[in-house]
Amino acid sequence: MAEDARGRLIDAAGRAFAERGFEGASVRDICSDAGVNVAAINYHFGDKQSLYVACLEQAQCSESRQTLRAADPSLPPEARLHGFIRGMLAAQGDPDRPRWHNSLMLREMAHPTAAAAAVLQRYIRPLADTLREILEQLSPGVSEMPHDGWPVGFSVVSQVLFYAVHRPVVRLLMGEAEHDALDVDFLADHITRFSLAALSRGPNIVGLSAAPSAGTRKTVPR
Amino acid sequence: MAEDARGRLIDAAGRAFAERGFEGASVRDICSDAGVNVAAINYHFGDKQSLYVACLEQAQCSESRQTLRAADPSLPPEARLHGFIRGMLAAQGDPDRPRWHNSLMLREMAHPTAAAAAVLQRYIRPLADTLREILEQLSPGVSEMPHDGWPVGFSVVSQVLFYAVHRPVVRLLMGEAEHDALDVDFLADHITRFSLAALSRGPNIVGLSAAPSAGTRKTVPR
DNA sequence: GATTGTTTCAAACAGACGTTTGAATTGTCA
DNA sequence: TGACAATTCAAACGTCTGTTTGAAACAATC
Repeated sequence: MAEDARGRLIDAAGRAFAERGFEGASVRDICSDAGVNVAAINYHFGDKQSLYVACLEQAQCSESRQTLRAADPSLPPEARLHGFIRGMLAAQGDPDRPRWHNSLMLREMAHPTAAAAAVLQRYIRPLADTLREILEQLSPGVSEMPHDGWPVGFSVVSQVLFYAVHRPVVRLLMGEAEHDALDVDFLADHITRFSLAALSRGPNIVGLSAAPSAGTRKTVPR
Repeated sequence: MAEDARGRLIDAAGRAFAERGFEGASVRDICSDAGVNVAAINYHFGDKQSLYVACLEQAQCSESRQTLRAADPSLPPEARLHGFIRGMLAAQGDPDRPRWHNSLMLREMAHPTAAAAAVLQRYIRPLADTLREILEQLSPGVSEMPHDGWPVGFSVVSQVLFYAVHRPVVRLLMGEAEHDALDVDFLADHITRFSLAALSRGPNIVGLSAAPSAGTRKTVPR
């Protein structure tokens, strides 16, 4: 809490926007949370909309770098895919990074604001390019498939995004206890195996995961 | 437009809530769209919140039935899976059904309202049960996998939900023209093949889809 | 036609909203 | 210490919010 007013405002606003949306979060609540006067928004950012954009930019900075770093180009493609998937999953629950960074980005991805389409481009495009590169490395020819192979990439990332967007549904269906047992490592392994099997680069899902899974990573080198 | 005021209000409100969220949609805009007086909300529903619940219930009625019908139990499991996936995809763009039904449900799934958790349960649960039944039929033993096989089911539905939730991102990445070429039949085939291959119930994705795909459905009987 | 009950209407309500103001406070450098 | 800029503050701005009111319009029954 030793930050300056500007930093505290971005943090409080980011949490509020991620949780209740742009319209649902009031400037009075945000300022009260940040421990500053309502006029501080006008002084530091101009208006509420600009504060929102500032939050979006902050969220963008910390996000994609982490995922891209996890997909180390020097590794074999199977391990790169696993790193990519694990990186995206880990970003969701990274304690080093405010949780609202991801939620806010997801909100923006589902219902883009006019002012933030550019931010989205810079945020998404590098991730998409990296994944496509990994997939092409993994299964040469995937880029020549219908629609330039986009659907294959979407089939991979969709599995990751699902746990970020539809977490409430997962909790509802599995039950509180069982849901909490789903950790990043398990999900990363599952999604990687599912995707590799679909690309015929590993044994099928059922046969593999029926074996004891904890700690053993035979098909997914790290 | 021959509906009564109550029906027109639900329709206008549903569109507004789906597009701009609960807080973002004002009762004045809704009433103006519906061509009724502002007091009509209070008269027919009590308040804005109750109008929202009425929209949610209306959206629920038309949705899951359609998908469940498409997964005809008398068919072989591969065809049932294809029907299930196609049914969910078709519901997204069904012209017989207001588009907001799906959007509103997705909003609720990502950020559930306290008042509507029950509606969500009734809406999701039958779909989940049916998919798990199909998967078990397809690959006996999937229910005994870690976490009762939920992650496998999630890997399938996530691919479908992706195109509903992240349509703006798809458009952004693929470009307007290429995006518009993605029709329901193609996506249903792709997602079914990807999932069947992951379960080792079909050829792998790349090998199959490199062949001419339009109209030929060898691995996915209907 | 009078008498019901139902539905619509213009107008107003109190409160919350985002934003602005001008004075008060703090920090910085001469 | 004095002067100047940067920052914070309580208070108020006008507008929009969801909701309510009581009268008017309508429909149906006798």
